[in-house]
Amino acid sequence: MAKGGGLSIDDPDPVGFFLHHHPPTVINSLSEHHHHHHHHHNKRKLLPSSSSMDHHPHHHQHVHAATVNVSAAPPATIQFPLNLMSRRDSSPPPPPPAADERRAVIDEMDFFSIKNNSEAAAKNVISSSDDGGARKDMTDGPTNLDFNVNTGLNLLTTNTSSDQSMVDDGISPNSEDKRAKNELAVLQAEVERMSNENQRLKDMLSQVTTNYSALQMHLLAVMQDQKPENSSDENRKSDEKKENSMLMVPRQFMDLGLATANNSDSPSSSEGGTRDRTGSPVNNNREPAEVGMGLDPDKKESASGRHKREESPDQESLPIKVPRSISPSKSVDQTEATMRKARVSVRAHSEAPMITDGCQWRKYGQKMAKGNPCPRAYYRCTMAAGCPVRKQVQRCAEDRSVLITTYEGNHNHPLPPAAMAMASTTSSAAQMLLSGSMPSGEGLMNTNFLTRTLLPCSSSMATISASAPFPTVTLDLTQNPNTLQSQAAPGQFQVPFPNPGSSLPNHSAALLPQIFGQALYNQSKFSGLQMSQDAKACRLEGQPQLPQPPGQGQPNSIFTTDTLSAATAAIATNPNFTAALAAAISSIMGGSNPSGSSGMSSLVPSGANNRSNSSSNNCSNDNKISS
DNA sequence: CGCATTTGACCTGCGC
DNA sequence: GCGCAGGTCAAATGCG
Repeated sequence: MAKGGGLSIDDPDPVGFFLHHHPPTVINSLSEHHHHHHHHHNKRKLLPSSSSMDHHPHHHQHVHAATVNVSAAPPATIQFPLNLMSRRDSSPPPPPPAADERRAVIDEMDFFSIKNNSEAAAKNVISSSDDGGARKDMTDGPTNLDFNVNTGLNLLTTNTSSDQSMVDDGISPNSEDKRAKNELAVLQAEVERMSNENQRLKDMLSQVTTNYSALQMHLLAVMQDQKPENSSDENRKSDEKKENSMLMVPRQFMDLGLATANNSDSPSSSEGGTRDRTGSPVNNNREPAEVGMGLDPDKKESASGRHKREESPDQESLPIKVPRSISPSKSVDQTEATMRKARVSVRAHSEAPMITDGCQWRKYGQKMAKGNPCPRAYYRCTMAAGCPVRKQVQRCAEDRSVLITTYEGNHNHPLPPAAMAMASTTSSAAQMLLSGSMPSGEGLMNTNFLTRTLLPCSSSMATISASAPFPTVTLDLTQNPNTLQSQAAPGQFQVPFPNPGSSLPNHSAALLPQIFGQALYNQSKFSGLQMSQDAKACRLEGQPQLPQPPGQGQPNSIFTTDTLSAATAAIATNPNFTAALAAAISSIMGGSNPSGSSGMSSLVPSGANNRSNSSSNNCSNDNKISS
């Protein structure tokens, strides 16, 4: 397909979501790799020698992260126990027995184990739907889990005990019975421990699930909110979306992207205008729309369109500026502008010149950025004529192995599954941002809530940056969860990421939406989120990270429509959720209210470094919320 | 030959 | 008002 190609991932589930990590199935990854290779070769573009970015054209981005393949997910049962054991060992007491292998496994993934359990039990349940599945597991799962655990324990214990027993035997011959009893006792104890552990894990899982659900809801809410507002001017086909959103997540995202596009551009629909700048050549749809829309309120947009660019569109005849003034729907414009401004940045270790995100891109510029020896490359989405989406790719000055990809804008065309994640993320971010900026505050509320919810158990990190003219959400996939804790810089807020560093871009992308939401929100709020204690605890305890082999695939689609709905329902039902929501709302309502003005400006005052400093601020905010 | 990238010039916004 | 930096354009170039 695309030359630019990207991923080939067929994931049904665009959104990767939380639990991906472990998936036993690696399908995607494989495909991805493949693609990659393909991609490069075909393209021939291997990146220009000049740019530092292109170190190794062939390599895919492989995310470092994970170390391991996790031993290919061994049988759930067995593994589970091991993991648990390991955990325990690591933190508490006795170093166990098992060989290094076991250890490795354990260390590598805590979450994994969880997953395994769940997976084992319901296999896809969880994976398929974080929420729904989780919930189910919670309910039914426990049994299974316990079961597994026990089994596992037994095995382990057995081993251990056996060793001991051996010794014992030597010492006391006839004590077999006693020994047996002892073993039994030990086992029981172990079982108990395991049970506790299980419980914990379950809780975590539930939390994750809840978070996920919350996010979804939030997203929906935001979307809905937006619609109405935007709709005033534009219509949105999104109605469907709304409806669907509840039902289908994946769709949701897709729509989101589309919707966004619609809002801004509404491709086919009426307006369609591409807002963006240029819009370059868009064709059909867009141009007309542009005329009508006029859009672009903003500076840059105009600017972008600016210069010469009006070009293509014939209609654009209007002087750029003029049109704006003319443009009837300023609100819309603003929205669009904001959307456009919102950026999502993904940091990941990658040797490849560019991460594959499922879209086709065309390079339209390269420039040296001020503090970075590595050039920054500018790409434009070429999957559709007028697609306004752009991205910047640049290597991190400090660590050139880290590739920073910044997305801007929303796709105005349908996306392949592989691209959905990213796209959804981007659009979600934009949406979130908008919502956050909205005076209504609903978005904020939601956001807060979500934030809170999400934070717990997060393993990867997302950072919101107010700096720069554009609000930017940064997803850092380069850090290891373990590391994250310590690394988390002040001012940065971490979002729960199921796949820690290792995650493939795709994965991350999938997650992004959620993160973004928060991030954006925060940003808008200008605050950063701080991890909730819970979150910390979670991390400390078991880090969720699953080491994913580069290819790991996403587990299968995680969300199915059913899942979503189920999740939603679950959330709604969940007392905790409700409580949290209520709290969030109350806090919001009562206290901080979003300043009426666009949240952004107010939010991001100093702009520049939220990261560095915000932590304190953020914390306060968050706390506020949480409290 | 067509297409994508390269690369210098140009434009805009922002800070001083 | 000037300079800087970011971003974009578009002619030139290279590759298949």
